[in-house]
Parts: sequence; structure tokens; C-alpha cells
Amino acid sequence: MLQKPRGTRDFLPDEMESRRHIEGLMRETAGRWGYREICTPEFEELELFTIRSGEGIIQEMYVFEDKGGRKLALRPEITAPVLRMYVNEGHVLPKPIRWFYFADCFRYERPQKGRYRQFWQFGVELIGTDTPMAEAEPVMLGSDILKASGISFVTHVGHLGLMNTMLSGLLPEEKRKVRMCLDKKDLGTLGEYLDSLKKPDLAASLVDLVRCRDITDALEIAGDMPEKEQIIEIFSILDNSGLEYTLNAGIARGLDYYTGLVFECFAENLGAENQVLGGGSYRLAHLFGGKDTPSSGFAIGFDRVMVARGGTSYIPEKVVRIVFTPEGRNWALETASFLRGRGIRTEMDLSSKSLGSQLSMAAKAADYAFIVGERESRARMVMLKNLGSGVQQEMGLEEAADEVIRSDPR
RNA sequence: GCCAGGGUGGGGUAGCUGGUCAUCCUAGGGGACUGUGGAUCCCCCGACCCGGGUUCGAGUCUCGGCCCUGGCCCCA
Repeated sequence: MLQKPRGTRDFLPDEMESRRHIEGLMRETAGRWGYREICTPEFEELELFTIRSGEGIIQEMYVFEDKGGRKLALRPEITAPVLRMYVNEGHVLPKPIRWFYFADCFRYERPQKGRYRQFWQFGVELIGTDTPMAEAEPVMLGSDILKASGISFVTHVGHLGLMNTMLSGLLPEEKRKVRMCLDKKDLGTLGEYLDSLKKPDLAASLVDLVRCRDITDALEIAGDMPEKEQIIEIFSILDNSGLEYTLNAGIARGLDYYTGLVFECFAENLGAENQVLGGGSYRLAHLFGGKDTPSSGFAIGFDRVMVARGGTSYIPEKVVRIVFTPEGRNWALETASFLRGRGIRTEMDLSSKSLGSQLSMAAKAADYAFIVGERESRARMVMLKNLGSGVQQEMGLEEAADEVIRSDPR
């Protein structure tokens, strides 16, 4: 038997509806903040991603050559395509630009809990400004969206300026190593390494900075820096927004194009892959041939959100099944059409069996049965049977539709 | 790329110190039943992940692969 490719999933209707429901909540929330949806190609020129992230990621991507010999890749993330799109056709739009996307991405990685080879991201990009408000907005919006999705999570916010100031005397390679140690909380190696660089005092203050939970103290530890006023203002905005967050100056966010504020959200109930959101301020447009443009944004790992919701159940739409006798067929068709017009999910019985048999099938798959036979047909009425309670009553179409709409979800 | 634990009908399981017929539950299909039977009864469908090895004989032991689950690495 054929198997689906490794790391991919099939979604049955129950799960699909649940996903669409959450996706809808995210869309709605982003929309209320003035963000509008965009869509970019499923695959792009390979170079788009190597420019952003380096040649090393080729082995983590689905790369292929098309019939014209072009090197292409299935998108492993969507920020680069969005910024490419901005440079291609968005740079003349009034700034700032507020966009969001919901789309699937592909990475050739080892699957594990919450990590798949085809996965979905919900993300936003705010392009064209880097005021304190513009840096803070994605943090607030991201938190708002995760809240709407119904998961428990914590938000960590940091700013690259803090650590960069403390590491300003080091070479890029040395900085990378120091960040890696801090990220892994490997203080022993960190101490030895800084000793070897003749910076023995740095280790202690770096640890202080990473553990620091107050921005005023953090600025004190890090020392003076050009972004100081900006940082104070950003955190003042966050503090006054009602957002719950933890200062974490240790957030490194991998690559070099991040410029200032960085943030991550972590969900409970999620094993090793518990980060559900990552983002910050960055500059990418100039790499794709545009003007140097400040932007900020984030991406949410949609599948991880779904995993984090766990058994949180989504209540499916109510279903009406119309069961009928041959004499009632035409009236049954009219009834179905009427109910659909009222927005009710309505299925006709397709079996042509006895009413009893139709009813037993309806009981498995529907919440209500509309029984339509000769008598109902003549009277232009329907017999509405609640399949949960067994109660049934004859009534007119309007009334029956109202009854279904008004009733509690199943 | 590395480590651990797993793959038996669609789902869940028993069998696993090798020896007919592979167990049970559930789901699914068909029939009985043509105005109430969400029932009941009967019937049916359908599985040892793939390939090599050991053996008279492999679901069972062994090796490799594939896939799943979790972890490491990575995480744009």
C-alpha cells in the first residue's frame, strides 16, 4: 500500500474543521488590528532562501530543478517571500504596511512532536517603520492571537542591543559561541571560553543580564548604548499595554538580520518543541534588491498551537438529515433547499429505504431528522425529530428552521 | 545525522520462550424491516509494514530498509 510521505499528515473532516476554526480566530484577530491577508507562491527561487539564511539550509529544504533548469525550493518559511513581494510590488504602498498570511511550509527535518515536514504558519509582517510602537505592536498582536486560539503560553521579550553592547569587543565568531553557551545555559564552558579570551569578568555580568527580569536593571548591566531611549520606550509601551511577559535578554533568534526587539512564546503541554511563536524587528528588504527598510513581525507554528490545545474540543456544526418516503420526495427536496438557504447544514437521505432504516442511519450522523412523507407533504409541514432527545413534533418549515438554529450546539 | 521505544483488519487489542485454522471489541458494508426500530437479529468485509537470513516450519528469532512515537542536533 502506498504511504503518505514522511512527516506529512492527512486531515479528516473533524480535525479539518477544528483547524479551520482556530485559523479563523487568528485571521479575525489580525484583521481587527488592521492586518490584511496576502499570499505568495508555494515555491520560490532557491536563492531567496539562501540569501536570507545561508547555504547551510539547502540540506533542510525541498529543493528541485524545474524543466527550464531553474533551481527552486518549496518555501521553508514565509518572511523572505513576503519581503521579496514587498520589494517587487509593495514598496510604493503607503507605509507602514500591515500584512498577514496563513500558509504551509516545507522543511526536510526529522519529524517529532509538533514538528512535521509540511506544516502551517500564521504570521504577520509590519513593514516600513521602526518606531517603538512599531516594534511593540507585533508582540501585543502575537499575544492577542495566541490568546484567541485558546492555548496557555508565556511570552519572552528581549532586545539584541543589550547583549550586543556587552559583546561589542568580540569578533562575530566569538559572539556566536558566547550566545550558544548562554542559550544552552552551559555556564562552565562560557566561563572557560571568556577566560581564554582574557575577558574573565564578562561571564558573570552576562549571566546577570540573562537572568535579569527588569529592563532598567538590564540597561544598567549592559551599559550605555545608542538604542537606550528606544528600548525604554518599547518596554514602557509593553508595560502599559496590559501584556504579560518576561524580560529575557538571552533570546538570540539565530540569524543576523534581526535588529532590535526579539520575542518568543512558549506553550505548555508540548514536549521539546514548545516554542509556538518567534519574531522581532529585522531588516531584509535590501538583501532582495530593495531599499533598506525596517520591519518587524512574527510567525506562529500553527500545528504546535493545535497540539497545545490538546483535547480542547471544537463543537461541530449541527446537521439535519432529511428522511422521506417516495410520496414525500418533492417536498423533501424543497425542504432541504429551504434549510440550506437558512444556512443549516442539510443532508438528504440517499438510501431509499424504509423510514425506520433511514432514521437509524440519521441517528448516527445527524442531530435532527426532518421526516417528510405523504402526510407532511400534503400539509406542507415537516416532522422535526430531535435525535438527541427523541422528541418530535410536526410544524411548519420556518418554525422548524428556527428551532434548529435556536437549539444548543450538540 | 544520532539515540530509545514501537509497527497484527479502518481504529483499539490477544497471540510473541517458533508448530494447524490468528483472538476479542469497535467501526464499516449487506439483509430482515416501507410512518418512527437511535433498537434487535442474521450475514459479510477486512490484518501479521517490506525484504533477506536461520529453520522441516517465522506474526513470533535475526539482519537491513521503510514508517510511527518521543528525545538529541538543528530550528530560518
